[in-house]
Amino acid sequence: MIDISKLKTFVTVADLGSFSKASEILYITQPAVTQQIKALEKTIGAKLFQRAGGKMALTEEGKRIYEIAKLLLGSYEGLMEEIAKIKKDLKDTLFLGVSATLSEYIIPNIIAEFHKEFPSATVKVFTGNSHDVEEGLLSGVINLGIIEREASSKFVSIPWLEDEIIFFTCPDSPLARCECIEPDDLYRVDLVMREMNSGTRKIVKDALEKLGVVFERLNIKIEANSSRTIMNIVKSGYGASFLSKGLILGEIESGTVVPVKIRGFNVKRRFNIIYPKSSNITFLASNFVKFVLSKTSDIVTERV
Amino acid sequence: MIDISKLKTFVTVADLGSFSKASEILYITQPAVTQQIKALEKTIGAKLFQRAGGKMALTEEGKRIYEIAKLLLGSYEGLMEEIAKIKKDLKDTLFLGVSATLSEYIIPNIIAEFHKEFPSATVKVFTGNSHDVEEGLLSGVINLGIIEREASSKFVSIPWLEDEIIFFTCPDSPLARCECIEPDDLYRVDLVMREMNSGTRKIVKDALEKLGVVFERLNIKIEANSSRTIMNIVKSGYGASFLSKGLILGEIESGTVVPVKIRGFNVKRRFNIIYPKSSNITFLASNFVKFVLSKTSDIVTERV
DNA sequence: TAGTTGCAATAAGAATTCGTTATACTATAA
DNA sequence: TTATAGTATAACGAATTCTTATTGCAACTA
Repeated sequence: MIDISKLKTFVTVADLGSFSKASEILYITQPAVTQQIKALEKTIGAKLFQRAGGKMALTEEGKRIYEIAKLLLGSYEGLMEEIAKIKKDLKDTLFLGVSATLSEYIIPNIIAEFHKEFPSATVKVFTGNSHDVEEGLLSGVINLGIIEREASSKFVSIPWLEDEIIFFTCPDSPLARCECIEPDDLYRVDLVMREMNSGTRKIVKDALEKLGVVFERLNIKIEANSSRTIMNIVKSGYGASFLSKGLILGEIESGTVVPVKIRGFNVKRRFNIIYPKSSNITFLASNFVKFVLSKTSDIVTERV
Repeated sequence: MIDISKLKTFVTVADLGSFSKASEILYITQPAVTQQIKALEKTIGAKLFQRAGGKMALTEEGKRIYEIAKLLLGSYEGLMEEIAKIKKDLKDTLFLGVSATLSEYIIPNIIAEFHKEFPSATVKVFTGNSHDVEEGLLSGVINLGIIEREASSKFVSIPWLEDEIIFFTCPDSPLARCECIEPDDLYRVDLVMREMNSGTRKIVKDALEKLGVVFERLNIKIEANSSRTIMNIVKSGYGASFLSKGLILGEIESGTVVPVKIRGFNVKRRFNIIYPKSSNITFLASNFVKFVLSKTSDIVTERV
C-alpha cells in the first residue's frame, strides 16, 4: 500500500528537481529519499524520474502520477487542517457530567457566569446518574463530573456543596401552620413525588422507612420527573413534596412555599466534583474547578 | 504522519459498525484494527467511536474525520487506477534502443511490419550509440537493444544481420569506371564522411590505417551526421563515401550509385540484439525478437 | 588530465512500526 | 450463573524504514 509520506517525498523531489534538496526540506537523509522513490517506482512499475542530465526530470509516467499525487496531498492537507480544528475545539470545550438534581439549579447559573469569565470556552453538560458520570469520565467522553455521593477509588473527589432535602408545602395549606409534624402525619397528606428510579426519591424513601413510615401507604397523588414541575404544582396550592433545599430556597424566601419539619427526618448529602485519577485534568477543567470553588464560598454563606 | 491504511480501516469500521467485521474484510486481525483506531485517535486527539452500546457509533469528531477520509480514499483509488493504466500501457510498449545506422534503414520497416502483426503494441525507438543503448538497458529505460558490435558480458547477445561497409561513388565519376582501386588512390578523391565520433567513421579509419593510409591526409571535403544526407550528396554527383551496404543496396540496384572496391579493404560487422542478463525480457520484447529473427532469414537471403 | 566537488546509489546496522498470538475484560443472551 | 460475542491489552516477532558510512559517477577546475 502506497504511503502518503512517499507521495509527499515524490512531489517534493519533482518540485525541486533534486533528491538531496528534498531530503533537507523533509528533514530526512538523502538515502531515505532515494529509497522511498525507488519503492514507489517498484510498486508503480515504472521509472518516475529521468536520472540523466543535471536535474531530475519527471518521466511521462512520473508526470501522470504527479498530478494525482498532488490531489491526494491536497486532501491530506484538508484532513490535517480538520484535525487541527478539532483539537482547538476540544481544547476550548469542557464536557461536564452532572446528576439530574444539580443540572436544574446551581449548574446553569455557574455555567453562565463561567462563560462570562471565559468567553472562548464552551461547556457541554451531560445529565445522568452518578454511575453514568463515572463511566463517561473513564471513557473520556466527559472531562469533569459532579455527583451526589462519594466517587469510587478510581477518582479524585473534591467535596463541594452540602445539600439537604426538605419537606415543603404551599402557604395556604393547613400544614403550613405546623412548625413540626410527626412522620405518621404524612399518611394524611397528598404528596407530589419524583418518579421511580430517581435518586432523590430513593433517599427520601430510605430515610422515611427508618422513621417507621411504610412508603407504599403514602398518598402519592402525582409523580413528575422534573423538579421544576413539582415545585410549580405545590406552589399552585396542591399537596406537599420533598426537594433539595437549593432548589426551593428562593421560593421559601419569597414566601411562595413553606418548609415543614418532620421529626427525625434529616437527609443531608454532599456533592462531589470528580475526575479520573488515571488521566490528567484538562486545563479548562481545572479552571472550571477553581472558578466553581471560588463561587462556592458565596453560595455556602449566603444560601446553604 | 497518518497512514492511508489506517484511514481505510477507520472508514471500514465506521461503515460496518464493528471492529471484528472490519478486520475480516481488511484481512487483518481484530487487535490490529483496535491498534490502528487507537493510533488514529491518539494523533487526532479525540475519540472517534462511541464504545457504549451495541454498535460502534461515530462521535462528532469521528463524523468530521469520516467525510474527509472518504475524499482522501477517493483520491487514493484514483491513484491506484492510474497506476494500473500505466502498467497496462507499459506492458503494451516496447522500448527499443538502436544504433544510428540501423535506425535509418532496416528498423523502420521492421517496426511497421511488427505493428501490423501486433496492432495493440507500441514501439518507441531511442537512437544512440552502442554505449547509450547498454546504459538504457541497465537503467530500464529500454527493453531491447540492437547494436553494431558484441555487447559486454552483462548482456545476452543474439547475433543478427551481418553488415558490410562499402565504398561508393556516383555513376558519372571517373572512379565509377574502376573495378578496384588501390588504398593510396583515395588521396586523390574528394570524400564525404560521417562526423567525428561516428562508429562508422571510426571503423573506416581503423581499416584504412591498417592499409597504410594516413587518415588525416585524406581530402574530407564534407562531413554530415546523417547517412541519408551523405547518400544524397554522392548521388547528386559529388565525391565518394563509405556507408553500410544495407543503406545503399537499393541505390546500387537502381544504378544511382556505384560501389568501388579498394584492395584489401574488407570491413564487416554483425548487429546484435541484446538485453540485460540481470532482468527478465518482456513478453512483448520476446515477441519482437521472434518476429525479427523470422524476418531476418528473408532479408539475409534476399539482400545481404 | 588529474583532482575536486556535488549528487545519487548502495550496504549494513539500528530503531521503529506493525501485525500476530494469547489472554483478559465486559457486556448480553441463555 | 455460565456461555458467547466483541473489544482491549500484552508480548513477541517480522517487516519496514530510518541512519551512517561508503561507493560511484559526472561535471567542473586547475
